[in-house]
Amino acid sequence: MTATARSRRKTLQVNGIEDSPRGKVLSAAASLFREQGYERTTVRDIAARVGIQSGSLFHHFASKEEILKAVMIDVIRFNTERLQHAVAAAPGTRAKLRALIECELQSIIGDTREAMAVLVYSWAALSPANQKDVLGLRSVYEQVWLDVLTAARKEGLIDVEPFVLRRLLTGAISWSNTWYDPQGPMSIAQLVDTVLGMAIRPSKEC
Amino acid sequence: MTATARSRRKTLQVNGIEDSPRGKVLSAAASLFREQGYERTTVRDIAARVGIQSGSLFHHFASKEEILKAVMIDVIRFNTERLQHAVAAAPGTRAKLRALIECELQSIIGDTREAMAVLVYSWAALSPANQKDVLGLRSVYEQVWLDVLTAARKEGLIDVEPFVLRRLLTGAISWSNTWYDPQGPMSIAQLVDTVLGMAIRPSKEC
Amino acid sequence: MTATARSRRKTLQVNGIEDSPRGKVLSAAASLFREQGYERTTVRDIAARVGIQSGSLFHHFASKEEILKAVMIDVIRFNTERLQHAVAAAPGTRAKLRALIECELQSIIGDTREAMAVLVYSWAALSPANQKDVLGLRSVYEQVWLDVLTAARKEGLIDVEPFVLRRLLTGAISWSNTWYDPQGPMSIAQLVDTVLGMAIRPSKEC
Amino acid sequence: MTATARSRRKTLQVNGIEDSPRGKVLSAAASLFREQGYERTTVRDIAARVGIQSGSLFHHFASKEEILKAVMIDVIRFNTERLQHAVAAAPGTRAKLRALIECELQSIIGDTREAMAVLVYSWAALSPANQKDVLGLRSVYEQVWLDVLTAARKEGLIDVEPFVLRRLLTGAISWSNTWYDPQGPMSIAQLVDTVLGMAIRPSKEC
DNA sequence: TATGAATGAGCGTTCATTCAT
DNA sequence: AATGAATGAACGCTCATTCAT
Repeated sequence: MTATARSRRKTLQVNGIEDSPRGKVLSAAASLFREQGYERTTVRDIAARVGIQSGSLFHHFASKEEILKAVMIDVIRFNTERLQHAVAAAPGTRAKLRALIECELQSIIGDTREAMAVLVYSWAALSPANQKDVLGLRSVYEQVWLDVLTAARKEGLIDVEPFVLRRLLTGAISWSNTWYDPQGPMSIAQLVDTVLGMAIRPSKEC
Repeated sequence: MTATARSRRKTLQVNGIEDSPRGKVLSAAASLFREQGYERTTVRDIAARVGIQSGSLFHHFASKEEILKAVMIDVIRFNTERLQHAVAAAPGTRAKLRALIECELQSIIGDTREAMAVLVYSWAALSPANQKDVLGLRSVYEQVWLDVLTAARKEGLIDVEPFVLRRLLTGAISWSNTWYDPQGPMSIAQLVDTVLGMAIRPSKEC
Repeated sequence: MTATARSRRKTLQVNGIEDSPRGKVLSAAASLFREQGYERTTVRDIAARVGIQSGSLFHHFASKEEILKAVMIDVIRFNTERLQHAVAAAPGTRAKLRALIECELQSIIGDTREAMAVLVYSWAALSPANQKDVLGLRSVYEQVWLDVLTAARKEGLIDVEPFVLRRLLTGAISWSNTWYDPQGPMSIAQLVDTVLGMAIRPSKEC
Repeated sequence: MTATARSRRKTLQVNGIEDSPRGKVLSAAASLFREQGYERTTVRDIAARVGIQSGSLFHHFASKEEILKAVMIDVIRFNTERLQHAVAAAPGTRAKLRALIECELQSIIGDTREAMAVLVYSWAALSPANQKDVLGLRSVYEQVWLDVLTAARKEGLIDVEPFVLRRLLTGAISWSNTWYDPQGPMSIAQLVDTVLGMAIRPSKEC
């Protein structure tokens, strides 16, 4: 399998187009959790959307919460890999920073939009033990950001402490999932530039 | 009643110190909804924290959802009033913009922290009709922001379209409620300045 | 309240004639557990027999297993008290031994018949922690037996080790609940004498 | 096949050492039913212990209840045969009575311990029709007891009505499965003698 | 107002059984 | 024979809401 094929498979998987039973369930669950919230979504809702009986879900997942966890883990894994590839391919710190913002916006308002919304808004539904597991994966993703931001600061590209800047950007970017309309007048590229403009040190732009 | 007294009452109310039954319920509910989420909080939880029986709640509120709605409306009303006063008192557009950021950060990580978290994270639990009602109040609050940002753009203080900038700032600020630690090394004033630095046009700082 | 009245109340309670909600549930549960076994009895079965909805059961008992435990504890408490009174009232060791057998047969095939069957046949349905609790009460009951049997042996009335004799009698007596018919030709008094004859040292009868 | 070989096969079968699929299932089921009870044992439990999938069980038995019935029938058949042989081999009524007790204790606390416990404690799980079938076989076993007891009474060896004595002994013996410890201080032979002592007419012992 | 027993619809989950492969 | 995904009815339990007191 080529890297491209592997990547495509994963893209499809988080979008639920993959037709394995597991993939179908995850895709249906991500949509429903996004639309209604985790608690307001019943396992019967998920099963109905997949076209099976509710009891059959439990051949694939031990519990409703395991479905939630799997949605989260899949989307983190997929986006971490995409982020790493994009950063590796970008020449120079400024380009890497732009790649981070673009990748994250892509994940929030593009192909993994539903699962990312679940990650943010249904976080409290996970048990502490599962939160810890997911956080472990999430920290790999965050480290990619932190490494680039730290380099950017050394180079004088940004003048805000990396940890704080990362948090502010996380909020700004993740919130876009509540208002950004792909059909609207603003392109993703424009949004990326706007966010990049907020992050980068003013003097560097003069 | 003086403006100060009225303001104090409201402050206390959203913080739950007010000892009217209604105030106690709202305060308990805001804390619990914040801690556990709306669906995972039972009316018995709320009643227990107030010190009454669950059936008694329904003498004050018609339904659990009405409690949620009241928490949201109260916190929006209170913060809108505070925002309006702060903006009115600030001399000049730049000071007004700083006042907006400071007020909103204050509401997110300060006195109305719990209710604001409910507003963001339990939004989907409201019925569409109730969402519309709350949104009506919210738009008053947003108009204060938009008016200042529009003036700021005319003055060349910012160079991002006000609507877009507002959304990005909304995300950046509201997310702080997940990470900002009042006991930590960063003061609120520092955070205000950092956010202001992200908003204001680079060239204006040179 | 006189001792008689107190005793009557308890008799009624284990028989479920008492009309407190708790008493009704316990009585219905004991009958159903006896008839169908604990696992084959649903909470809906119990509720239907009491004339309430299944959800209402959980105002009185935290779980189905708590109902089972309460049935067991109530019947042990009641029978322990009856046993203690009967032994105290009996003059001499031989009479005490007869009283023990009579009391236990009474509990097995008489007024507490259903609950005693539950105690024996649904024992494995209790969690280990609950088994321990019930066993603690049961040991008080058993000690009454052991004290009398030990005295009987000292006096040469029996010649089997008390612990072993107790176990054999427990089996012989408790099994009667599967075959003894109060409407049949054999009176309880005759059965008591028969069992007593099995327990007492042959030479003492010559 | 010699009588010895046939006997060995059956012994092994009820102990589950036989390696036909049917024998393995029966052995696993007897252990599990004994440990957890019939209802708390799932067909997946049984299949897992045998090392097959749960669906495969249904190639050997039409239903879970058929497995239970087969465990009971096998153990009754085996013990009836053993009882008959032992009685036939014993010289005189007193020896025959001792053989009955010894055989039954052996079945309860020895080689067929698990299946015998199932017979007693999971009886209520059988449908009435199946209970009738099993009872038909059981009556053959009981007749062996009754014949000897009737002869013993004619000879003045016992003075309790055979039917009643049989029930009392059934209980005393079957209960031993809850307390008798083969590693403990009491040998099976001693227990046999103790039970025999309870059964036999006092005067006959003087 | 406050209580608390009761409701009843609905939840996540279990599990014996079926059947196409 | 064996597999294992799927079924579907039923389970124990939850909880917002009602209402007689």
